[in-house]
Amino acid sequence: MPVTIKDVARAAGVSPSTVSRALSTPGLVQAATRERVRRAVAELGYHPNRAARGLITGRTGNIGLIVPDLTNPFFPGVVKGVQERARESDYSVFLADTDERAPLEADLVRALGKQVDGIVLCSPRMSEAEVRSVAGETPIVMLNRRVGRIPAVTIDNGEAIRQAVAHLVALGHHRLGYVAGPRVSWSNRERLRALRSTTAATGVELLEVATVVPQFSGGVAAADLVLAAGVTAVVAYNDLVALGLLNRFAARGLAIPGDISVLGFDDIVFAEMVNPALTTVAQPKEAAGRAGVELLLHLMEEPDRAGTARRDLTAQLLVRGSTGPPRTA
Amino acid sequence: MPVTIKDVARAAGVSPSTVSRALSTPGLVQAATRERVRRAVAELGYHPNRAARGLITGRTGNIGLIVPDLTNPFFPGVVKGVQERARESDYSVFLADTDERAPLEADLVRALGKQVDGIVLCSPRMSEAEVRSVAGETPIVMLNRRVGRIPAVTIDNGEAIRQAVAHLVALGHHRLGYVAGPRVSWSNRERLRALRSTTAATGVELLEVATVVPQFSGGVAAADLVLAAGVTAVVAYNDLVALGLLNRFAARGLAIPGDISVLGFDDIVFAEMVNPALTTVAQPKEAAGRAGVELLLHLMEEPDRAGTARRDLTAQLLVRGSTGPPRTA
DNA sequence: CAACGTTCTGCAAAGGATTTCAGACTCATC
DNA sequence: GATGAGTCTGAAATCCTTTGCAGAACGTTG
Repeated sequence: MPVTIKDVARAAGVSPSTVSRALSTPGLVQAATRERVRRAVAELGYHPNRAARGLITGRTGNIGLIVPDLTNPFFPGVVKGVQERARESDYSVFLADTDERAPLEADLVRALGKQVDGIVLCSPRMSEAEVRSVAGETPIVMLNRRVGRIPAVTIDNGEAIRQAVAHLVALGHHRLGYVAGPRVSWSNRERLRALRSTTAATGVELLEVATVVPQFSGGVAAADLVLAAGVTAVVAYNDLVALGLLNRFAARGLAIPGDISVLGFDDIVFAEMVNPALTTVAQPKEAAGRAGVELLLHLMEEPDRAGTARRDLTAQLLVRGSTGPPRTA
Repeated sequence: MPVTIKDVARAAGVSPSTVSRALSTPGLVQAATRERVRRAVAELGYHPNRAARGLITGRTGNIGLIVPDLTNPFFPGVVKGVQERARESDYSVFLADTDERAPLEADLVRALGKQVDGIVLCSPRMSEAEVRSVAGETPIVMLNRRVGRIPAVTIDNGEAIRQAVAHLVALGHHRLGYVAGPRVSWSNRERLRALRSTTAATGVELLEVATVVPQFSGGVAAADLVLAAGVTAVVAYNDLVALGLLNRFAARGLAIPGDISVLGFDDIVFAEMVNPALTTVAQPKEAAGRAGVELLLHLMEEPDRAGTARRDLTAQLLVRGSTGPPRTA
């Protein structure tokens, strides 16, 4: 029932080999023949059987994408970027969600590895040793993390953080709080580092108030600690945490930004849906996804030479309503 | 380099045929032999080559999932449900996002159709004719829509809406507004129908205030119309719209729920992150995803008999802070 | 006109698993 | 002890495409 290469060959009056070549190595077949084949293909609606092709070429035409939690609004943007870029190169995307269960990650990578030509591993929670191990088995590109010489796309928050601190200082803040994300998070470490150096350089005080799960509930939990710390502005690990802070602050009757300014990371869609809208460091999510696929494509083509491939994207501060001058200023 | 069925056969001292049977039809091979094969498989770390298997069985072991927009927080929940259930039956999931471009849907289904055994089509925007057409080519299960006898998972909002209206009436509301979603949306029509019949039965007034895009901006745009309509409570097509309403209401200085009560649909994660938290009709998103895969599995096994397969899940009203007695009550 | 070089096409093998069919073997029964 | 049924196993064909190799056709040149 399905139309095979033989059907096309018969219709075009050539051999299957020629059809195959006309499609994948057009240069090797005469223009006239090529055209006949093209017509037959179009007429019969032929599409090469992926399994058969994969069997002989050893490639699947698929890439895998692993994210920690799709309901975290940071990730859908990345997924979209990955999809788009993959489609442009005729790859399909297998998506897997680890549900934040770090121990599952490595297994998932290994399982997926057999069905794809390469994997984009997004914000992996597994240990460095595990990362190295799986990267040795399958072409892997990481997003939001660096381990050794494994190709990776990261987002450089340094400049954005300098802008953010400058913004807060300009508003008149002198004591900043930071509500940290998971200690194992590469992004968290980077952000903290940039904050430390920038505040030190600017001469403002930085209090590391708490370390929480990178979710709404984490922000809620940290809010009272932030208030007790007596800071006039607080930077949260990500927007979810920032929203949790805002929520609890509102519940305690504080005015934002009058009583306290709040600044997040990621620019998730909801950052501008709250009131006041959240000032945040926007991450180029789709661009990161696209870049990840690009690195992966290189890596799959030249597995040897691509070990050093890196891409560092720049984040951008978006000033909205949740930051303002402190009341005392 | 990769370990094939022959390697296992050699290690176990049997023929490839026996290995194949030991794995896929264990009943057909003697217990002792089966055990030897099992051991060899484990020892060599053998995994059947999917392409080779697919070539002969004609099946891929993959299913496709198409959603209109992954950044709409309704869908990630569905995706998770689909993934989970698929994994349980050893299927992998191809995800595609149409970016709300309706004309793209049919093409995407057809392209994906060749690489999967079946497709879960989530809230499709395409025409009925197109739906029927693609469903004739590939096993398809729809989510959130019904077309003819095509297997579908829907969510019955009727009972939840009765509860919602009863809730608002009990609070003392007599004039309700509805901010509608896209007219072509099956869910919108269902919700509107249920609202009409329920309000009629309860004797309260229903005003269909506006029809908007099912997004935050739609809610923002509709807010002033709602106020002008002079209702004391408003039901929104979905949570995004409801959040848009809340946002604009807050900007205009209204107290929620004192000045106006707001009720949404979906129970997206952010419904409980706003202040006050949004009263909403919770959709069993993951369950819907799971059910979709189950229907699809049936459909793929018995393409003939499954034409009537349907699943209707029940939604549930979650009362939170955005609904309360009207100020005049 | 013959020899040679190019360019294009076809044959056949290969890739790994499943499955039909037939053969081997065991066991029980007559 | 031979025949029959019943249970397991193996050989070989098959799925569809790609690709190395060899041959055919054509044009060019001596």
